[in-house]
Amino acid sequence: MKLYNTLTHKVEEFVPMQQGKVGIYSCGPTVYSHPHIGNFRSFLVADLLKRFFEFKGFSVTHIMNITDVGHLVDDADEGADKLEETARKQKKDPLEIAKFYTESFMQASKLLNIKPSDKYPKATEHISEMIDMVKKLIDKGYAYVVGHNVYYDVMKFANYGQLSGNTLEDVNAGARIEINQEKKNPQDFALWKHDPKHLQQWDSPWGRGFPGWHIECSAMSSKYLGAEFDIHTGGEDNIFPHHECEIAQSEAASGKKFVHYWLHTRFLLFDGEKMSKSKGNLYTIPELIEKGVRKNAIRYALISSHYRQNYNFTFDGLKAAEQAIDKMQQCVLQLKDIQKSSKAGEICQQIKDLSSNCLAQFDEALSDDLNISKALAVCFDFIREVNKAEDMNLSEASALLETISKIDSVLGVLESTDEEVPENIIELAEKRKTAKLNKDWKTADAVRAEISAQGWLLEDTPGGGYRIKRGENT
RNA sequence: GGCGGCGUAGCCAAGCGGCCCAAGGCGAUGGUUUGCAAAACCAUUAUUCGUGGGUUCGAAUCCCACCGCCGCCUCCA
Repeated sequence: MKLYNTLTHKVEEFVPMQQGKVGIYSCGPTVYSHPHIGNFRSFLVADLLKRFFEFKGFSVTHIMNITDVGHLVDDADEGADKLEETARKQKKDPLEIAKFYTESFMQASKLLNIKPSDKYPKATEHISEMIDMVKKLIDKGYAYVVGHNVYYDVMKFANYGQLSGNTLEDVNAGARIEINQEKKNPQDFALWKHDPKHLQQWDSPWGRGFPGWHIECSAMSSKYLGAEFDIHTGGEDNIFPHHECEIAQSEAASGKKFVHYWLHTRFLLFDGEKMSKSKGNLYTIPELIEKGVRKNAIRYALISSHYRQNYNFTFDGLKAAEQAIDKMQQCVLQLKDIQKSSKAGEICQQIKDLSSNCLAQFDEALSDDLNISKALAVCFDFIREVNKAEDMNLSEASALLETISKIDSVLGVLESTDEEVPENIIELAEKRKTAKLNKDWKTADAVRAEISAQGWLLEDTPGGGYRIKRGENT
């Protein structure tokens, strides 16, 4: 398994800390608004990674934080917290806001078939762990107190800038922030902030206040995965300053290496443009579904291109994704038909080879830094071969279905095909069958149109049978 | 200004020194099949990889220059 490590700027062989196990920490949502498709690309990459590790037989511990405090709206560590701003606008308690949007996030995650993390720790529930870490950093001389504020002294951490490639001087040169006179260096960042206007406040050794933005991930990751762990994921925007600061905090506090592999997902574009509130292209999952987009097509689209590549999200792309999924789904339907109509028997060598080659190549593709395009190509080559195979018995069909199921345990795009076909649709289908036997084509076509109007698609199968599935005849 | 990425067919996208007259998906066209469809299958759809040089026996792949696009540099996945 090879992964691109942002820390070393190289594709590296993944070596787990413990044989057969992998710990993954993913930067989750900040719950002050509905998460949008951009957020979900990053979460889906984490999901794909995790599912693939499981496919390979790893035991995965996956932690995704919920940030319900601490992100400042404007520069210079001043001003309102985003959560607080929403809370003030909606005249609600910040925790109420957080709860509402956490629920929104969970629902959308479910729609996208994202496997739940082992734990979704919330920042507000880990204040004491953060305070402990800040204390430790002060004790070790990496942090200093000014009044009721605590800052991290970046000059003390030699590797600061290792992840992002930023040097302290460069950060300084490009800085858009106003110099905070309290800090020893402009690049120093807050570990604990004092602001009487803030709605969310906790007691600390430095007075009432709230934690800095970066400390939560350091504190929570070490609590649930240990001070040193395998993989940390996030969006590319997290590289600097968030993850850079996490490294500085965690490594200074523990004296250990923090994260072995850093994975960053590149931003999504929408119709070739950056997504932003002002452009109005920050679609949420429910919004897309309301527009008639199928949820598994959203998932497919978002995972179907490489995570280190900007993916241009378009409605045409979603259409293509739907078609691609239908192609897979159709193959499953045909195999299920064979299961129903044939008897068990020997599995011929050709089918065995087809399955094992497919799984091996699929594994190989994703093992190469999650080369999803290659992996999908393997799937479609496999499907073509399956569709070409003739005279299959039940055992062979089952074996091939098993293979598809293994693949979809990673992709997660196939829908259950077990939806009950309504009685009246079956009656219509039977009516058409009779009409066809009588060569009454007019009636047959009319009935098929009627079935289509009700949202079902009737397909004839060889030998006079039929198959009913969701969809419409065009 | 600093750091980083990208430019491959109508669209999406893999390939990163010879297996490439370049995978796969979507779309399109023709064919097989079908009462007609749908689905499936077959064939065609880039002799060429932003442009110009160079290295090499050999380059989409390495180097240089240029053009264009994008991201990050304390709000952001």
